[in-house]
Amino acid sequence: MDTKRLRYFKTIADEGQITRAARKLQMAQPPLSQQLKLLEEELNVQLFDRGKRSLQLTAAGAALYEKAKIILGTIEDTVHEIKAMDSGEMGTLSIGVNKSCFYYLLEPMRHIRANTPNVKIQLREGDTYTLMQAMAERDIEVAFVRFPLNIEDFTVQYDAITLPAERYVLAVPTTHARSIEGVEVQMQHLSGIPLLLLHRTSGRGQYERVIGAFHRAGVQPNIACECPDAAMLLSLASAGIGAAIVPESTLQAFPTEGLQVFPIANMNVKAEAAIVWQRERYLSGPTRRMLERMRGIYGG
Amino acid sequence: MDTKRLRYFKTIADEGQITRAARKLQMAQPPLSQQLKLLEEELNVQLFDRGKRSLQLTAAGAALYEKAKIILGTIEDTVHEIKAMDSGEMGTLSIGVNKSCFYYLLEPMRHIRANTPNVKIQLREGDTYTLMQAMAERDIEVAFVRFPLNIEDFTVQYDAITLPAERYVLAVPTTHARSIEGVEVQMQHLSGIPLLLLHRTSGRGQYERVIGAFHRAGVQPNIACECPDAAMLLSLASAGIGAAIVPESTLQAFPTEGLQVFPIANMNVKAEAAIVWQRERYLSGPTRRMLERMRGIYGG
DNA sequence: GTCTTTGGATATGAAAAACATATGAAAGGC
DNA sequence: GCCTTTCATATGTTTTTCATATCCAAAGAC
Repeated sequence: MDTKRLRYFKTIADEGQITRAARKLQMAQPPLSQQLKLLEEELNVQLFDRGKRSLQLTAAGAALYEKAKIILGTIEDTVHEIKAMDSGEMGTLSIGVNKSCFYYLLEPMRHIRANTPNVKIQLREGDTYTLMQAMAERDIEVAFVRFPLNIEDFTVQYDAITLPAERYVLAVPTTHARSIEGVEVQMQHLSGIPLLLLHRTSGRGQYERVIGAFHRAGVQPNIACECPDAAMLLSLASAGIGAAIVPESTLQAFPTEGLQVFPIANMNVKAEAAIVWQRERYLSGPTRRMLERMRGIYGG
Repeated sequence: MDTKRLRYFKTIADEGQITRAARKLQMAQPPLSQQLKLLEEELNVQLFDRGKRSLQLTAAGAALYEKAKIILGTIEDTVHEIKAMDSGEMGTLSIGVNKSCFYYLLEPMRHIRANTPNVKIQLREGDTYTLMQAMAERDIEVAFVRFPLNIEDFTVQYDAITLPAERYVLAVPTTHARSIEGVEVQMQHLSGIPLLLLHRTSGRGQYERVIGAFHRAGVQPNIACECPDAAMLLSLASAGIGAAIVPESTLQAFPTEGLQVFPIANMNVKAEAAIVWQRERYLSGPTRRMLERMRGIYGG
């Protein structure tokens, strides 16, 4: 049973006449008569009593009419839903995010909530490596991660929006802040302070780059703790365990009570981050919508 | 959105491949590719990620897939239901019946209940005239009524199955039965007995025919009560109000406690009944099924 | 590496379906 | 009685759908 025939049938039943239904359907009357006949033959059922002049639904016709309303309504709703999903007005946005990049996600999330309330956001947290794998397994569509990516699977091509490079800062427990003079801290000064860094396997390239900066400056870092989670890092710092080195934006996404922040004066690496996705993959409407917007903000 | 395209899409999603889906659909691969593309263009949505070799549902595609299962399932169920209705396996049987004909309905109703439990029976009671009108208004499809019909609307043609003509009998209250000698009662004897007859406007022609028989026999009937309802008539009789003249079969459909029945020896009219329906009307499956069966029993 | 296999897209022509125009029959309004 | 309305049928045209042939890319065999 075809949708078209069903729609024809319903219109005829609604109008009570083939001629009027044909007008409504913007077609001539004979083909409509023909299509009705074909539907009846297909179902092997008479749907209308051909009275003298007006048509009258038979029992079977009345039953089909009720069903037709449901079926056609469902189809229409479905088309709307699919189109809405694709336009980004509804659907699900599955994002992977690294806690150290969390700040960059705050604004787009607020925007999505405010403008497209029917869009659900699925968040997944993890380090760069985990998120890239999750993306390969299609658990997430895009990821907010730190560079470099250290991708292993080169069969897949990636697209990215680069987020602004930012300096690393030192988050020092307020109780220990007196030992630092001025508004900046010199790298040389850091050797005396127990440091909290992102875990080697979490940040991947990031860790090596920070350590590299220390070496280039001829400073031996005093690493108190490597931690896989940026929020945890700050929590440890405010607890007085040590001073955390984190990208500046990270401090804007998490509570900084008990912390005092100092730019690191002569540190010559910057933290880089990006929004990354698989190039060949067809992204959901909400995702595409968000990416377009982010591209507008940060440039392609 | 067309049913055919939706079915194609679902098969592709099920099989995960266009080629395999085409085999299952008994068609060549190129047109299937084409139809999928047309569906995507129609919805303005990409439904599959065209990976290197395998297809992968997009978010929109996955949503459509879920809906497609529902829609196609509903359509299939509907087709089955309509066909079942028409074959008489389910649906509704709306019958009008005159109480005096009720006996003839008992067996077909038992048969329908036993063999097609999904068929619902809508009963409507009334005199011949009322039922014929109800039929014209499509409240009922067929009627079990007494002849003659006295139809006023001659623009509609009727078909009928004639039920066996039967004699009238006299139902006498047991308390008064002594006055009758033998197993039969003579018409001449009836003038002394208060009679209960079907109402003039209910039985229509019937009433006149019974009265006519009295006149031909030269007997003046002593009519105690005209009543529109056969069951009521018998109830009155068993209450001792008088002796009821009813078609023989009526006594088999209603309780006869307190009644003794006598054939009326020389009454030369018979009660006639029929199952009647509008010729041009397309009857529901259950109705047609019943009529076929009745025709087999009583002849066409 | 080359060769084979497998799966998808495109091009083109043929078959089938859907449609419009013209026309006829039956029923209701005047 | 005549005109209008409405459904049905007949016939030809347009559109849609399909199959065949071919190409391309990727994956597996060797």
